[in-house]
Amino acid sequence: MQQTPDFFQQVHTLVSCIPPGKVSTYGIIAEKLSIRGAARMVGWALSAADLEHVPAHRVVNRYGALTGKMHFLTPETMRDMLEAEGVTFLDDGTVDLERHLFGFEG
DNA sequence: GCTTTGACCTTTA
DNA sequence: CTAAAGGCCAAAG
Repeated sequence: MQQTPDFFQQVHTLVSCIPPGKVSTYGIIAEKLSIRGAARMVGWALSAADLEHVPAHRVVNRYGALTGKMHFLTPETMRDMLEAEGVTFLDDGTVDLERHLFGFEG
């Protein structure tokens, strides 16, 4: 746990704390950063972050939809990444938050 | 130094 | 109940 004053590093750290096969939401991450309604900056931080240094593919929106899939190499990269991790998807193309929703409990 | 945009969420009408 | 607008904070132009 590093207390980096940089907003990026904070988001990167939390996202990096997400175990494989699990997914988190922007709201939870934002709430963890003491900024409940500022979930936008979380996604913005990930966009500015390097996908190779931060597992941004494990971060989804409140509905489990892959909102940032277009920021990856290809729109299907994010889906492929999560599937490779063992994450299951619903018929709507959203992640099964009921099974893989991670609330940073550990 | 001000304006616009951003991988969203919450609340009010 | 559904729909719409506001808000959050920061970075780039």
